[in-house]
Amino acid sequence: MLPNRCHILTGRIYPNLHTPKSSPHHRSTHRIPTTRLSAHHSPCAAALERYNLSACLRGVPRKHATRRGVPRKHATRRATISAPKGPRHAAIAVSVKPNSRSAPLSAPKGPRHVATGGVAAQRRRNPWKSSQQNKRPGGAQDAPPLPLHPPPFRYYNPRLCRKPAQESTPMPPNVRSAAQIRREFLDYFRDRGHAIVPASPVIPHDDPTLLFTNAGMNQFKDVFLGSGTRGYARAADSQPCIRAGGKHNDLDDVGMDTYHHTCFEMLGNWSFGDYFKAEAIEWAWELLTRVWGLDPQRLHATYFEGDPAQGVPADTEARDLWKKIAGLPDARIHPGNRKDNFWEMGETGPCGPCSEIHIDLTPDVSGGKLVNAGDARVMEIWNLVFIQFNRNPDQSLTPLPARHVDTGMGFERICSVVQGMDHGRLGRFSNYDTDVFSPLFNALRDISKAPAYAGTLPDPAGRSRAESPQVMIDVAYRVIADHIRTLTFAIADGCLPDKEGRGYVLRRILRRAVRYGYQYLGLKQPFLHRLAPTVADLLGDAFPRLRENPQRVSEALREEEASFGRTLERGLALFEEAADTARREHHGELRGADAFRLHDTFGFPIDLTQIMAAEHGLRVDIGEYERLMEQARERARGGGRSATAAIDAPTAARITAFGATDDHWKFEQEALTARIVGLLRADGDALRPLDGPASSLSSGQSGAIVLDRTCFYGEQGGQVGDSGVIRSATAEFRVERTLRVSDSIVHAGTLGSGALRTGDSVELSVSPERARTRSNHTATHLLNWALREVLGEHVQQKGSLVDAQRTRFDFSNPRAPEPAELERVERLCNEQAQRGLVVHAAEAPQADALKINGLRAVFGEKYPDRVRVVSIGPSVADLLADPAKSDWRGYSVEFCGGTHVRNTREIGRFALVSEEAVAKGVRRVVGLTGPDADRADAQADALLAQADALAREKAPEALSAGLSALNAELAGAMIPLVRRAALRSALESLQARQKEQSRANAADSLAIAVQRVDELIAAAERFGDSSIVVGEMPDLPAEQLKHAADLVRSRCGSCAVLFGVRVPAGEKSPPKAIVLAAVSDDLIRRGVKAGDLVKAIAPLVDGGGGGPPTLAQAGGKSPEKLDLALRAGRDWIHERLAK
RNA sequence: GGGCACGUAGCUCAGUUGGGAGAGCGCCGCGUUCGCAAUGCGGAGGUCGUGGGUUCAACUCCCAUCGUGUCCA
Repeated sequence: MLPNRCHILTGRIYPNLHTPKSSPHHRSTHRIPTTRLSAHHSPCAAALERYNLSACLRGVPRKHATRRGVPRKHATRRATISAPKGPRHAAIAVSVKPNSRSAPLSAPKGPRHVATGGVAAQRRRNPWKSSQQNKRPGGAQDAPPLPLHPPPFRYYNPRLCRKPAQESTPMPPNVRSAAQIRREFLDYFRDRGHAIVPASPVIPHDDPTLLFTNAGMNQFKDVFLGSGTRGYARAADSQPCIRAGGKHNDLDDVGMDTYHHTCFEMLGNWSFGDYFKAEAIEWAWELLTRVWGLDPQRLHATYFEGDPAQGVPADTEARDLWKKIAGLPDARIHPGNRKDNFWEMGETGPCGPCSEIHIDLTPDVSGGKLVNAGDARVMEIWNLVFIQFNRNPDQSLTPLPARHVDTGMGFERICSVVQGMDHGRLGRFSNYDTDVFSPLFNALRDISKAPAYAGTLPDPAGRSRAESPQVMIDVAYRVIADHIRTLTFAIADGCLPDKEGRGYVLRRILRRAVRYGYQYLGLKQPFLHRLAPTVADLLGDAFPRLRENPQRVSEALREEEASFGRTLERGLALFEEAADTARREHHGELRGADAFRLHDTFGFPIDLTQIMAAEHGLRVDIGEYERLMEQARERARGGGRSATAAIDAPTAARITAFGATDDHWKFEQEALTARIVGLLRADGDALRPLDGPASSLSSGQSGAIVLDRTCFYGEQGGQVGDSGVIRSATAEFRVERTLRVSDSIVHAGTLGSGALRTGDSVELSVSPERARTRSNHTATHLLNWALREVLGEHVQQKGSLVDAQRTRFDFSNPRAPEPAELERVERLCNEQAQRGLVVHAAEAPQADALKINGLRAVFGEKYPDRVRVVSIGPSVADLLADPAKSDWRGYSVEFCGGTHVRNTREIGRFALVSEEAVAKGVRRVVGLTGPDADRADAQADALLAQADALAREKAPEALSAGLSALNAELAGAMIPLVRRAALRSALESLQARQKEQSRANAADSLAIAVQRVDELIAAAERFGDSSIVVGEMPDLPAEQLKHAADLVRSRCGSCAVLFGVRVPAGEKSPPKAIVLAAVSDDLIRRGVKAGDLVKAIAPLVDGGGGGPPTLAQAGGKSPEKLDLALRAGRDWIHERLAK
């Protein structure tokens, strides 16, 4: 791990005048690292010389030298810099290492460590590895004996120069491109009567059971299930699939080998009740052997061997067809078990045997034994599924009347086979060697300037072992190329990185990619968004939707990268520390607490931490991590509990049993007559039902009432429940909260007087606060509409809270809105309010209402079949009559069950008073309406007036005090955001003035101090060559006193200084004494230490103090004894000097 | 709603038993140079987010608050 504090030899970067003009370096990089070292740092120089680097020592500037007791002329030779973290880190890094990712030149603290500077430097080159792992033969630790003089400069080392970026090798003319292979597949099946269908999105928006589209057949699921039909019986396509998270999770393997991907294309052809096994086999065989020309000798087929226990026969039909059609000998037709060769969609439903085609890539075609053995040399290329049964709930199978074919062939694999063959490198040509990936590698290399992809692989046996730099670079290439494909497809299909569900998978994928780039390719700035266009170029012809909005994809990536980048560095530092601890104290196991903290505070997904740990040869204590995670969840739940009503399940059941409350009155009426159907009493925080028909609530008791009907609004949809009063002839019940328990409305509160019993008839009266709530709720709708108007379509409601005081609205937005944007939002809301729009509300069938252009519904919310539509402006009938009309976007239309004003004019003024982040990608704004907004304005006026008054204030103390007060007031004030900015700038100019004043004051007091110092020096006592300067100083800030003491030291050379100050009583503070001592170095060596001095005399003024030998300070509460103390101090100095 | 991390010079960041606010880059001036780059010397720039408290003494410890990030609900 990096030492917190170390000596660093910072390389200054020189342009290299000695580089030949022809060198690729000359143009592309004018940065050649050079190091110049002073002779006594030559150990380090020797180490650096290995890299033909030189560096220039930057050191302590001389101006600070004397202070630290360093003779001025030696000052520059010791540089103390803390381990840098920022971009500077990166800037220096470039200088160090041929393929360098990071790391400044550094040596641990202390001169004797300088000799190991080379080790440190080398180690820092890859801060991801422990020093052990980073050592390599012939490393700097074995540096030769040191030369007496610095080695001659060498500006440039050919070994370190990168070769010019190579143009991607053009494909030999006889090699088929990926695009061609895809086209040939589709053409082949088009010629055989297949409809070529567009691929479905990789995000299955309408299938919540599926995280991502993970097979070509996903879009035909309904056909196989019999619930859907298509206008064709044969189809073929190429379907991008994502396998990450969920059942098929290849995420962890990506990059480690050449064939796992989170994103791949699946070529497929289908028969829906049309052709069956014979055609499927024939065409597959023909395409592979005739069209693509694969060697038939290398192809093997498998068929289902049967499972008597499950009552499934062997698929001898397929076996015989392989013999007949392909002429395969028995030796190359292999029976397979249920796992490999029987396909089922789910627990029940369509299923059937499948038959796979494998290719033997061994050089001598000897791989027959390796079919289905998990050996990369013999791999499956095509799976033909024959859907002919239905699995019934009792596990029995019934033959299907319509039999289907579903095939899938991995596009990247077949490309590697075909292109490998064309290149004459069959079996040695991986998925990543194809032109599916090579353009991405080239783009990545252009961006990163990293060494080229070399195709090396980590040792499969030792996943938890540190690998060589090139291996990790290659892993990074593969991971990034794979992940950017996934991310581009997913984002283009409308899924954004997020904190849950699919979005969270994407976020994890992105963070993995970023981290690999950061650590192994030196990509410290967002880079993925620059790769997205390459993906679109590569695949846009086959998947046009990648071309639809490439800016949006890039922008989403960039935002997400940038936000992760901010925490990445801090997180990496913490990880380093944790890894160190793990090695030292926990037998190579990273503490769960550290893993949790990385996740919790820095947003490092656990799988990322695990990978990083593995790279360090460490494990993660996952059990403890889970435990802590659970604890955190527990805590968070506990925190939220008080906000929700404590109604447990049994109580809720009882409430429901009282029957549904008819509450349609809530929209129109504030008063109503009703009958009590149930009572509950409060039991601590919880509500408990009162039993029996004779149950009653008595005076002073808290509880709740359930009525047959009500005009109270039960808390729902972000709007708080109403408060108010329920009266009977004899009793009065104050309703504090109104809750909703399924269809029952629960009026919770306290009985003020009398008694209530079930069956009583009561009068309801809703608190007039309701009007404010209505106003705020309508304003919320306007706000929701205006935010989308101003910020864009991506604004989604993420929650809201409307009560009588304010409207609080959470919405998705990647960054904080600009002040100008907020101002526009506020203005739009006010304009709509002033237009006096009528607020319409009506129920409508959900399906019809959803068609309304510009309608807002909360994403993920479940709405009933009939929904209440609240429209501000046009009537709901008009909306439904012509739902697609573009005008509707100019109005707020929402699904909403809440209460609203009749006309927007009732809202009055609307003001946004705050804007903040509440979670990643979610902002929260708070707005006020009507009188509350006016009050906010008034408060802003008042504060501005105060600021004006302060601006005229002349007295420095008053200005400073007033400024503090105003600042504090502004922080807590609820005033319109727009005006807050104005206030801030007013305060800033005041602050600037105050600064000016205090600077003037400081200059004044320094002048006073200087004068007094002159007097004291004149009166100083001589003791040998030394002066003893003792005396009282005027009441100056402590800082000025210290400067004064310094002044004495610089004037007198060898001296001991002792100042005393009487501080008069302040407003709140009693009078006090200060003593301050300063001693020159030579006298310190003679035992006169400032700290000791003030410690000795502080008790004399009834105080205490201390400090370092050069300068110390003490205080006491008896200024009248100061003379005594100064005399004692003088004696003390004499005593010491006399020794 | 509940946690955690961060806030120090224009920028990026150091600053541990509490004892004179620092570095790099950038900026300004002077020197070296035909000039540029580079380099040497000097300089300006800080209410240590804000407000309270503890202390002789607070960037440092405590409390509150604001801002940013992040996780959970």
